[in-house]
Amino acid sequence: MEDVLRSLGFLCLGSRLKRIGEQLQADTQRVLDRLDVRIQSSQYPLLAALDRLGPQPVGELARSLGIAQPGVTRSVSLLAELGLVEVSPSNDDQRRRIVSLTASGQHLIKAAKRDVWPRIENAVAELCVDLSGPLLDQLGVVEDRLAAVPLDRRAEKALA
Amino acid sequence: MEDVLRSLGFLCLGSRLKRIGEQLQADTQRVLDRLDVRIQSSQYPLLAALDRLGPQPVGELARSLGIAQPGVTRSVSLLAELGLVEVSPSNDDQRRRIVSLTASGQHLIKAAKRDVWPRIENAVAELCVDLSGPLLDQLGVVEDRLAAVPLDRRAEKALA
DNA sequence: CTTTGTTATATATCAAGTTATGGTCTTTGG
DNA sequence: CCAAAGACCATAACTTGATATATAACAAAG
Repeated sequence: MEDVLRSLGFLCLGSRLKRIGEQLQADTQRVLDRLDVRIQSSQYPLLAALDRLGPQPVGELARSLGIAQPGVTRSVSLLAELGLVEVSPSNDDQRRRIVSLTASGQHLIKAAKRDVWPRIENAVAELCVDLSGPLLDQLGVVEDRLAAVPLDRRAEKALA
Repeated sequence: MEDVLRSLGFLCLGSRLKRIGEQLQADTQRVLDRLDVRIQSSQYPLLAALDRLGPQPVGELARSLGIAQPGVTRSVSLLAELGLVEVSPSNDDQRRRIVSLTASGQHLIKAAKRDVWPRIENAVAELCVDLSGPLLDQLGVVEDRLAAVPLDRRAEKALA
């Protein structure tokens, strides 16, 4: 079975990066599911941004995360419904809406930092250990390693 | 402006790979647009697979491309509407639907191979030249380079 | 003060991936 | 030889990114 994206090399690097990223996110989701946390893995960067930077307006979050503003608006609505973030108008500029973590959101972050993130970080670090050489080669090795042992299994093993 | 994904390192590698991949695809799309080709950059891998491997059933294509089967079904429908691929039943197995390039599809691939792909490949190769060291570092450099000169501008320059 | 332009956010729509499920066709085991 | 299991594909619903556009608030100029 030829892996066409791999064969095409630089030409399809974008598709290939996306494919690996999606694989990693799906595996990460599986780790989170098993640990009884109810949100999607893709929401964590936003929560982490609020945790690192403190309350932020929507546009600022978009720039910090490197995604477009409507994506932030949507995620914020979702997380607000779950009670993890809250939105308040800015005092000095009524156009801005300042997003911040609720107590529940802070609690979730704290639990994630303690129980989940280290596990994921270790698993990904293990996935990337001893990589060297050109980018395409490293990506190939990462793909091979993921195919051999998916990230969620690596996270489990690290637990033991 | 702190780049949160970058700061989080291994923890958000999946999101980060996806983000870079999407950036590359969007820039690639801009190169294609300028050259008056009407399909999305993300459809090229499927066409390239058919070109490399010859007519293939849907499931085989999915495996070759490393995506799920429904994604292939949708892309094939789209490309069939554009007249670039066609679908015919398999002789020996009525469940299979064999996808192949039409004359128009072959023509498009030929033109792309001649006019567009080398340009994109060169631009991406230039983007990745002289990279070394750990994966995260290389990704950081790629992001910096993309921010400084987007891929479509690199493709233009290569033309001149 | 009003008008005009800009900035911040929300909404709508599209794109392309995913999982889950169902309908045929094929294969296989009793 | 037929019924159950499996394989292949299509469809539906969801996710999460994108762009385009509308609305509302601010800023500056006449």
